[in-house]
Amino acid sequence: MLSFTEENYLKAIFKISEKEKKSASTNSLAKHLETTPASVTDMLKRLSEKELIHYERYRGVTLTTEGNRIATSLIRRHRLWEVFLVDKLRFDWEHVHDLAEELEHIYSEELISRLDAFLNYPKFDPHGDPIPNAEGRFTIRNQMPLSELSTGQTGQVLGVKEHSNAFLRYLNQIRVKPGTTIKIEERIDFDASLRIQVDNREHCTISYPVAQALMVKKI
Amino acid sequence: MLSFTEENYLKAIFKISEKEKKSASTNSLAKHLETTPASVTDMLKRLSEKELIHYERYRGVTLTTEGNRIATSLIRRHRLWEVFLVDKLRFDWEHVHDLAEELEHIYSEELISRLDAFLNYPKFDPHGDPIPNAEGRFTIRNQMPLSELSTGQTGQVLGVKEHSNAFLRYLNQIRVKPGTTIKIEERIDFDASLRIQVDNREHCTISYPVAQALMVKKI
DNA sequence: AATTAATTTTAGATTAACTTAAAAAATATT
DNA sequence: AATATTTTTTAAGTTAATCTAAAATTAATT
Repeated sequence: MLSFTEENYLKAIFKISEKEKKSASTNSLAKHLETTPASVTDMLKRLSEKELIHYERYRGVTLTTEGNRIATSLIRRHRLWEVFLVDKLRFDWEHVHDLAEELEHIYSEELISRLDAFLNYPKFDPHGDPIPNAEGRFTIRNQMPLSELSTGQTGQVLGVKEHSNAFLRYLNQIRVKPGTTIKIEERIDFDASLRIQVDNREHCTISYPVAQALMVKKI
Repeated sequence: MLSFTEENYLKAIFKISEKEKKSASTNSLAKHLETTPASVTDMLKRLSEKELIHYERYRGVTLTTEGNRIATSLIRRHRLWEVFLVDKLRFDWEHVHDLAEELEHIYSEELISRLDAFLNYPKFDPHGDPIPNAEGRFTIRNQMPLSELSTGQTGQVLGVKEHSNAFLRYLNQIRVKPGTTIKIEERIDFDASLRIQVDNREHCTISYPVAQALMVKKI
């Protein structure tokens, strides 16, 4: 049985290696986990001892098969709980992360498989991130940043690549969420911002970084 | 913010004082929490420091107003999660205690009030124990052990006073749960066991301790 | 290549929660 | 009341997870 802390390290290693497509460094882990590099080194030794990570001094870490299995299971639990909180308890999507962060540590195959069934085996969480199935497999979808659509094209929002409260609240404001359709009406040369139409109704202008964080499929 | 351990101590003190109607002793706490008396003394000092308990060396402990508030909130959370697990996730009642024991430690007013609403403000958990409301008030019901009914009388099961897996599984077997009606058909003088009829259908014989653990209302 | 800067690790301490063993206090028994 | 028993506390030490500060290693820059 792993401690909360150990589980959080595995998840952090998974996320960092996924994002940067290479082994996670001590410093990046320290930043991600809001702790000191010394503490990270300490913990890496322990996780290495337990054969959950491949660790060589000064060389960064990657997950072993077992470490990867555990990290994936944590992500599965996290995202299922997020679906529960949004779909069943009617939380706003910007408020579910911290709660799911706690709920995910409750380990019980039975609990998670029943929750999964109760939620009707969702494949994606409220932010559009894929929920690994019980075997750890993620559903892949064809998606691209809204910023890559051409003027005149329409996309349907599948998810977001940025999870900060500020960003999610902004999307609530302009009434954009997974499922929403967005048509690119005009591109402003000066700063690459976009004039868009939301769900065939409202019009508004969004900055380029916003368009980069919105993942869509062309329709 | 209290640790899991501290919260478990408060709950244990609450339960022991409730049951034995006096201050909880170091030994009873050690037994209840499956630890040593020395560890208990250690923790009592810390909780006393935080003004959550009234503690005098060699004299046992009681909860302060604040300690009582926290313990009651934990019981509320525990019992609401049990309702969720049984009513929504379709767990058997003998399997929910340990999971609720973990879920209860997730602190969020918002989470609990939404869960409460989602479950339709239940007043009792799957074992028939009252769920304190947000203000900490328990609903009181008129109830008595089945063993106190006279021969010929009928009662409706409201809950159980014994929560062991073995007992709950036995009740499943004889198809008794909250809501079930039981008619006393005969009392066996030799060992005070009872011949009963369940839900106007099956007949069976139960021992006196079983009849003591079944709480009913006369109908 | 040598120096500087950044990153990572070690060393040494701290804290919460726990343990065992021995001492102290309270309670029960003769 | 004195003694024995039980209960509780203290003392001393352990372990996981953290920290700060200093040392070691690697990477970057001149």
